[in-house]
Amino acid sequence: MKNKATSFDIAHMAGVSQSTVSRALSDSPLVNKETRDKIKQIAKELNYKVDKNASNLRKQHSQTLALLLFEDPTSDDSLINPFFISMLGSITKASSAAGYDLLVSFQNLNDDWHADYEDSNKADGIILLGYGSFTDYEHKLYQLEEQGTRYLRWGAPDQNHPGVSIGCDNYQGGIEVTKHLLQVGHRSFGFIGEVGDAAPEFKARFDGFNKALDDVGIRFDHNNQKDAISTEQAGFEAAKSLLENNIPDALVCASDLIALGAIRAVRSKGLKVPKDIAVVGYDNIQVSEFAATPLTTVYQNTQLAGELLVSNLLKLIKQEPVSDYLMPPELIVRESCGVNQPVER
Amino acid sequence: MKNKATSFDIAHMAGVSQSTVSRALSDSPLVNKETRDKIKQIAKELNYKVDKNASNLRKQHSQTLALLLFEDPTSDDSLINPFFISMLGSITKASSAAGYDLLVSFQNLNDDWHADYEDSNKADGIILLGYGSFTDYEHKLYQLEEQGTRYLRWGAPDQNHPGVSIGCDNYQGGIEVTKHLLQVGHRSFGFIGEVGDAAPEFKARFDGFNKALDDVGIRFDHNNQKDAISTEQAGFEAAKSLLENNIPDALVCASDLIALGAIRAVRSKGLKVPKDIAVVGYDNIQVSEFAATPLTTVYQNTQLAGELLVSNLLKLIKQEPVSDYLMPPELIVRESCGVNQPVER
DNA sequence: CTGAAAGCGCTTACAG
DNA sequence: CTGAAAGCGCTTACAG
Repeated sequence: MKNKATSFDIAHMAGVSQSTVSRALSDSPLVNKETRDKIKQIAKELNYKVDKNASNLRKQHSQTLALLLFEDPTSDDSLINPFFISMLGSITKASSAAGYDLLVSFQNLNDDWHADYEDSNKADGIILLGYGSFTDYEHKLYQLEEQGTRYLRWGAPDQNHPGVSIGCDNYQGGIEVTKHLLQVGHRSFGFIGEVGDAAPEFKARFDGFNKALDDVGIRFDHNNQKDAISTEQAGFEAAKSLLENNIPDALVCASDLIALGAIRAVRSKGLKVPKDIAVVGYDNIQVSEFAATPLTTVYQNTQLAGELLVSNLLKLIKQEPVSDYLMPPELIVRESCGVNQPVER
Repeated sequence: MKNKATSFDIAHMAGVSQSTVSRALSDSPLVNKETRDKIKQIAKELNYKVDKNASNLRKQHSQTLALLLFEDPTSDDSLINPFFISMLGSITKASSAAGYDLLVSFQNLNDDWHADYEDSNKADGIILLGYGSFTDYEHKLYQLEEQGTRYLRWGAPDQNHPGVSIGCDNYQGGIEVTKHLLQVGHRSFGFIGEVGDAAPEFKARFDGFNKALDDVGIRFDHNNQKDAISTEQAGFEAAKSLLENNIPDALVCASDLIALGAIRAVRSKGLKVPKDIAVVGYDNIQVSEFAATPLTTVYQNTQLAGELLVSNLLKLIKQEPVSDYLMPPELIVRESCGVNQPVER
């Protein structure tokens, strides 16, 4: 059935050498315009496509990028953090625009890092995307480093860790939501989300949160911070435990998914959002807009992020210098912070 | 910097021939256990990885699958239908479990089908995923067919179109939501979603909807069906135009995204869901659970779908016979149909 | 502008 | 059980 044409077949039909075919097909100015057109014509008729494996082998690069997505293990596979999905989309777009294919792999943090894309020449570079316990994969970063792998990380740039990072300014984002809550009149706060070294993004948001409170002379009681990984369920449980001891004016959540869970926890106490407690999230995932109570949140420009990630990885591959980059966050005000008019329902 | 070891380097160090190295690394029983272990040991120390390009070229297959995702062009890139995302996740998992890498590409229906993965030997087979105007890409299917490409389509099996399809029984799903609405006591209906040949999934849902009404002797006035592609905005507009002439008991929507827009339209009329009008969707996307009014919808088992898609494509690649498959749908009842107790808020 | 030739790094008959 | 050799289909110096 499938009997794919090779460059030799075309050479034969065009009455030229195989080298000439190869040149013509890559638009080499070396070959005569007429011959070139003729060759292209034949190639088209035969539905000829350059064999990537052969071409990559010869050229020693693959024209493909690999995206490694890792997350805290969750029971439900379909619950991939929607923020990453959005990133996935923009990275796919950006790499295709740059003429690269994209290999996608979901990695469980517990797994061995078996997908040695770059080592096996399947990809020219790797993009690392994921929340989760940083400490769990930190050593893998060193391993990549040691192997000379070209890779880029989405997340908070950090002096203590290897590699280049592109991320959103989580510290600033934390400041901005909190400031807004303050302006609206809230005075006592809870923070939901883990803030250890394992989750630098969340920690930065928390630091920003604290900074904003400090600036107006409010001292945050750290008993009002509860750890939660970025799932609705974790948010629900953490918020629930927090609310047992104390009912603050507002709950600042480290992610939208957490905020959704927190809202559920508030409701389960018979309280209302935002009337009794304001809740804010982070990420501006799609649900945040359509949720029971539309979420005030912080938007990270995923479009731009994808482009930045790809263009910088490409630079890295070309051995050009690349440095960390921090994108500015953008506050999005909706109902859940208690300032907008609640929708009639 | 990067000076990757080859099988020759290892052969040299182990004092054997390169062929033996290759055999040992692929666990060939032909090579002596001790030699094999020694070779593996050295390979590990050198962080050697088989060059995929060379190996694929030689073996004439790539051990990778390609996923082509296409959608109606929408202005916002981040608005990928969440249902597909879920499919993306399960397909990635399934193909990695089968030892295949996954190449992902978003295709705009307007684009040329430039990503000739299989033709260029980058992938052994292709999975086609997308809603959208079927007629727009139908000819491309014939093209794939003609080229002998191994591909599988997610969607409604259809006698008139080429290729094998794996899909969910949309007809049955349409019957089930509608039956449920009938049981709850609704008697007059609107249907939002395009139902032409261009959208066979939606059409099947619509046909099921009609069947369920027929069965209880209700005649559906086709003026109460309004076209909409699968976006919140389209749903909003279609529902709005429908409600101008007529306020039915219930709105059956061809997708959750459409249903979300329909709910917004109902609200904009000053009416309430489900009190004044019930609204149901289709897909069970994540938002449907957390939406202002949790959506009654139809669940398509994406986990299973991903596995089915991958395993059947693999069969196709192995030249084994494959046939269309229809998964059973699953009704999920939440508030929006007006049967559950509204959550206290 | 074109061709003959080498070689990318493997896998796998073929021969022993 | 092991090795020498061919060859997968290209790209690109090298020579003309």
